[in-house]
This record gives sequence, structure tokens and C-alpha cells, in this order.
Amino acid sequence: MGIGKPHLGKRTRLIETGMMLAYRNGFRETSLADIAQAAHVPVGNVYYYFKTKEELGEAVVERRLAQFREFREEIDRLSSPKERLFAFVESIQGKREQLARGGCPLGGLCSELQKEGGALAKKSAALFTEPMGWFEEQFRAAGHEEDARELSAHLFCAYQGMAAVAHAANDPDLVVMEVKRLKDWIGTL
Amino acid sequence: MGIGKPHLGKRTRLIETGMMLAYRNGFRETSLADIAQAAHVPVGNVYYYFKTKEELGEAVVERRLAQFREFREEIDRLSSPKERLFAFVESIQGKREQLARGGCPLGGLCSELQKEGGALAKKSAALFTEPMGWFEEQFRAAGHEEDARELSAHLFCAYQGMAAVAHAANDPDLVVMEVKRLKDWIGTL
DNA sequence: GTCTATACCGAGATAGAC
DNA sequence: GTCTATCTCGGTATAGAC
Repeated sequence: MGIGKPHLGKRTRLIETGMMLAYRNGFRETSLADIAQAAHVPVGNVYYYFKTKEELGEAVVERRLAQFREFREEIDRLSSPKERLFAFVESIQGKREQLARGGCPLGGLCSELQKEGGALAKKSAALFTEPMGWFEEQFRAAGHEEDARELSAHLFCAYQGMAAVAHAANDPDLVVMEVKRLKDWIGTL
Repeated sequence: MGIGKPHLGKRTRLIETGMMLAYRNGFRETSLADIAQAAHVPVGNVYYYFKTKEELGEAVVERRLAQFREFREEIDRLSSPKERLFAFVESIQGKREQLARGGCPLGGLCSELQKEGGALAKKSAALFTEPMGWFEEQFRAAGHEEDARELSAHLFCAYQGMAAVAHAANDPDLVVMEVKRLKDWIGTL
């Protein structure tokens, strides 16, 4: 529970703690006081690093995007696009417990901030468009120039759907079932 | 904008207005003052009908469930289970504009209240389990006793996924694409 | 049953000492 | 750069007149 990795800079600690708490309880329901306390930073000091709560929110979104990009770079080393898509889907299965407990880290944040309006809503859209864009590249590279967009949308919808339902039902097995389907589907392409 | 159907009782008006505003802006972000104002009920009077905001939230969930049941009863008149599933999927397509603008009325509410904890979280789970249960019945009646659960989960995941992504991307065409897929899928069963 | 006034609390945000 | 004390506002909820 929020030891807050004291070796990191305070700014980084605030972002990481904020990301964690926003994932667990939602961004709007977590107060700056909650974040500051868990990160071992005095409340008033938060405003030295972020002018507003919204600004901290943007940093959290950036951090999530950075996490996705790290993962993507790792997976991009695989030789074929089909292997890459396979690896992504397999990674979903590996995170099934987390997905069932707290939903999709990207999807939950995005759908929550979407309603918030303002700069945050705009920024949070990238949490969806970026992964979908990457999917699209893979399908295109796999020879599906025509319907790359549709295929990527389908894959991403399936991902978001299984995460949302597995979370609501608190059932990791649901992820397993849907992932199996996706693997078969990718195999037939 | 919230004329609040003055012919209805105040309690009903509060519930319907609350449901509408919760759908548009989220339940937590809408204050009791917002709801009361839009429903043309004085703020203090809300507490005559509902002891707490959470209690109003429960009523909103009940109302959504009632809406689903109405729709289900209507569709249950169709003769074959496959026709019923088809009709459901077609109704999704008919609501594509709404889905792109505000997401799924069931899914949005459920995923938001899930994090809230307490009695609301428990009650809101029915927003997912009830439709899925109905799907399962249909698949079973269509002769898929073995995998009725898996099939219903798949259909519901697809539904929730397309709604979430279409909402984030604000793109109704995404619903059309995914619905086409689902129709083909049901046809092959 | 209905409505007004208000208590109360927690949130985001600021001032200013160190 | 760091932290304490505090301001302000908006939200839920209550008291009590009519």
C-alpha cells in the first residue's frame, strides 16, 4: 500500500501513485490529499509540481501512454506482424487477474476522463487511438491493406469488451475464453 | 433540456432526470442540486423521497433495469431464439448515434458504480448479469446447451466493447462494422 | 407533504514562513 | 525548493417553518 518508492523524485512519485490510485478507485474519487499521503509528499507541496489537479491527470495519462509504448517497443522486435498481434493477445491473457480486479488500465482511465471534458478529455483519447493505430499498422503489414482499420477496430473492441465485462463480473476466466477466440481469429487471417 | 415531464410524480421525475444526467455526465459528477433543478423540484425536497444520494442511485439502476426488461419482453414475442438475438443486435445498430455520443447506458453506469463500492456496486452488477443471462437463455434454446455461457459472454463483450470504443472515438460507423460481424457470426451458429 | 435556510464537511487551491 | 496553515467553494445532508 503506497510506500511510494522513495528513491524516485517526488514528481515521479506523485504521478505513479496518482496512476495507481486512479486505476483502483477512479481519478475523480481520489483526492490530491490521498495521492500526496500515499506518495509521502506533504499535501501543499503537490502544487509546486502541478498547478492543478487536471495537470496531474494529464501527467498520469502520459505515463500510461509511455507504459504502452515501452511494451510496444519490446513487442516490435518480433519478426512478423502476425507474431506481434499474437504476442499482444497473449499478454492480455497474462494480465487476466488484474483485468478482472480493476479493468483495463487504458480503457478505464479513458472512459472516465472522456466525460470530464476539457484538455484532459482530449488527451485521454490517445489512450485508445494509439493502440488502435498500432494494431492497424500490424494488419497492414500483414497484407490487409483494405480492411486494416476494420480489423484493428475489431481487435480493440474485443479487448475493451472483455476487460469491461471481466471486471464487472470479477471473472478472469472470461478473459481466457475471449482470448482463445481472438487467437483463432488471428490465425485464420 | 430537462423540462422534467411535469405530469409525472416528483419521485419519478427525480429518477428519470437523474438517469439522464448520470448518463450524460456521470453519476458522481452530477450533484443533487443539478438533478433537482432539472426536474423542477426544490433541492431540499429531494430528501423527502430519497434518504441519500446513493439511494437515488439505486433507483436509477432499477429504472435502467426496468427499461431493459421492457425491451426484452417486447423482443421475447419473436418465435425463434435466433430471431431474438438478431433483433437485439439490430437494435444496437439502431442506437449507434446514441452509443457514439454517450456510450452504453448499461455499461457506463455499471462500470462507474462498480468502483463506488457499497450497496450501489452490488446492485449495478445486475446491469450486466441480467442481459447476459437473457442471452444465455437464447443460446440454450437455440440448441447450444454446452457453450451457452461462452457464447453469451462473447456477444455481451462484443456489445460492450463496440459501445466503449465507438464512444471514445465518437464514431457510429464503428458500431455498424461490428454489428455486421455479429450478424454473420449469429448466422453461422 | 412541501419548501427555505442553513449546518457541515471535504475538496481544490493559495499565502507565506522557513 | 519545501512544508504548514488557511481560504473558499460546492457538495451532501438536516432542521424546522409552512
